[in-house]
Amino acid sequence: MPVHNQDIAEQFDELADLLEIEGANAFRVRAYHNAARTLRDLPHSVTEMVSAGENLTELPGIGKDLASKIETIVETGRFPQLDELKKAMPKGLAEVKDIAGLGPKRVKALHEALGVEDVEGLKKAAQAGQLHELSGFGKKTEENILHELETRGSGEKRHLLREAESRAEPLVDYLGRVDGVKEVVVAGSYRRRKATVGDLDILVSCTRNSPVMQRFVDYEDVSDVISHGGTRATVVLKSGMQVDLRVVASSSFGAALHYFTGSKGHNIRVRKMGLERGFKINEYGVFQGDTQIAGKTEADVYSQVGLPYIEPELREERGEIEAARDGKLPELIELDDIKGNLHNHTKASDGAATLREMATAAKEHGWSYLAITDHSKALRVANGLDEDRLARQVDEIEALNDELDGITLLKSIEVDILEDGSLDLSDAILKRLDLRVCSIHSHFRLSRDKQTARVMRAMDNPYFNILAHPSGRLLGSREGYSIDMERLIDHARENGCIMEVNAQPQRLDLDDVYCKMACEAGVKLAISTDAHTPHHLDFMRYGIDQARRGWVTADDVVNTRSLKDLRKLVAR
DNA sequence: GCCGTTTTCGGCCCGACTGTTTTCAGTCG
Repeated sequence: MPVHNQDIAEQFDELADLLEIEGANAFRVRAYHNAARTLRDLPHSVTEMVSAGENLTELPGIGKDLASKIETIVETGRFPQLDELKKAMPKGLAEVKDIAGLGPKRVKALHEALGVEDVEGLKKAAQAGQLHELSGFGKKTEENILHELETRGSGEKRHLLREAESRAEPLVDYLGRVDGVKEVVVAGSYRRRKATVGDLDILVSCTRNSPVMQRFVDYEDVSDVISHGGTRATVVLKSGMQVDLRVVASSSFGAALHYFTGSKGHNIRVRKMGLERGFKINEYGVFQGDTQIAGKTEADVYSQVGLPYIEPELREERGEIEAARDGKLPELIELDDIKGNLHNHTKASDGAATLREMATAAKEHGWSYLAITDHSKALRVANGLDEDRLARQVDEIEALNDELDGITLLKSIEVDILEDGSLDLSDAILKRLDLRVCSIHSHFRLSRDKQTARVMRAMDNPYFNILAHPSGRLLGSREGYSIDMERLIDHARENGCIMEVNAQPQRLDLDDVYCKMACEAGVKLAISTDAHTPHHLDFMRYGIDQARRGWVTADDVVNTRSLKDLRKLVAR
C-alpha cells in the first residue's frame, strides 16, 4: 500500500511535538514541522518520487537526513525514530501540548513531576489540585487548564471562509464606528483567503485616546476574554471563534498588516531579506538601527527588501518570493474578469429556481452566458434527467434564448461518471448540448487506481468537457476520494478537458495547490458556482479567491472568454 | 535538522501578554 504524503507529514509533526517536549533543539523541531508542511503542500506523491529515484533533497526543508527517513517510511511503512521516541515518551503528551496554555516546558514538567501521560491524566491531576503545587504553575494556571479541558473542542475547529465572513463583517463594522478609529482590516488567513479560517486577526489604527480596545472586549458577541492588554486583546465569540485585535499607529499600519497577514513562512523570508540588507523588520516597521525607514504601507515594506507588492493570496511561501524577485508574479484573475458561469441547477433536478429566474439572476451579475447543468438520471435522489427530459429541457432553453436579451443559456448537463467510467447519458443527447460537465456522485470508496482509471476513461469520451469538483471533498465533513490528481491533470491536457474550480464554500475544489499545478501543466480551468438557487451565484467570488491562491490568471480560465471564444475552447 | 552573495559552521523572526515572579519564563501568533 502506498504511503501518502499526509501520512508522513503527520508522523513528522508527531515526532516534532514529542522531541519538543523532550527538550530537543527548537530548530530541529522546526525542521520536522517544515518538512511536514512541504509534504502537505506537495502536489505529487512522494512515494512515486522515491520509486522513480528522484532526489528528495531538492524539496525545500528536506536535507539528507529527512530524505533518508522519508525513504525508510515509504519502503518499510515504519518510522523507527518515532517508534523509539514513543517508548520513552507517551504518545498522549502530544495531545496535552495542544491544550491552550500548555507548551513543551509545562508538559514536560507535568510528565516528570506528576506522571501525566495523556489528557485524561492531566484532568485527574488538575481536579485533584496537584497542578498549582508545581513550580511555574499557580492557582490561576490550574484554573485556566481546568476551564480549557471543560470547553475543549469548541475553539479548535476551523471555520469555512464564508462562516468567518459572517462573523467578521459585523464586527469590522462595529469597530469602524468606535471614536477615533481610522482603519480596520481583518488580516491573517482570512485576508489570504484560505478555504478555512482558524481565528480572526483584526488590525486597527486609531487615535491615541480611542476606546476601541475596551469596546472590543465589550462587543455583544463576545463570550470570553482571554487577554486584554494595551495594544492587544484576544476574545472568544459565542460561536466559538477566537478573535485577536491589535492596535497600531498609522505610521506602522503597513508593517503590522504585513506581519499579521502572514503566512508565517512568508514573513520569515521577508524578515531574512531585511536582515541581509542590514534592516530589522517587525510589526512596527522596517528599521535601520533605531530609525524607522518604512512601515506606513505594505508596499513600502516590500520595496525596502527589493520586492514588488505581493498579493495576500500568494503569501504562502510557495515560490512567490522568487517570482517577485524575478519580476514573474502572475497577474491574478479578478471577479470582474468572469463573463459567465458553467455549472448551475434548476427545478428540473435539485435546484430551486426556473430557467428564467436563473437567467435573470445571471444577467444581474453582468454575465453574458449561464450553462444549465442539471443532474443526470443516475442521481435519482436529485431527480436527475434522463434522455427524454433533457431533450425537452434543450427545446425549452432554445425557445427561451429567443426571448432573452443580453444573456444566453447554454444547453448543458452535469452528467454522472458511472463506476466503469462511462457517462450516464447517450452520445446522441450529449451531442445536442453546448457543453457537458462531468462528475462523480457514487462509488467514492474505489481504490486509488480504479478511481483514477474511472475518470480517465470518462475523459476519453469526446463529449467530456469539464471535470466538476474533481476531488469530491466537503470541507469539514468529507475527505476527497482517493484519486491521482496529477495523472488526471496530465490526461486532461492530452484530451483537451477542463478542470472545474467549484466555488461552493464547502467545496472549493480544485484546491489552490492543484489549481497551480493544472495551470502549470497547461490545463484550462472553469470557475463555476454549482448554484442551486439564484443567490448561490454570489459564490463566484469564493472560487476566484481559491484560484488566486493557485496563481491563476484570467487567461487560464475559460469562463473569462466571450461566448464565441468559449465555444471554440470546448470544441474537442 | 536545514542551509549557504555570511557556504561546511553557526546561524535559524520577534514582540505582547499572562502568571508567577521580584526580574522573568512560558506561551502564542
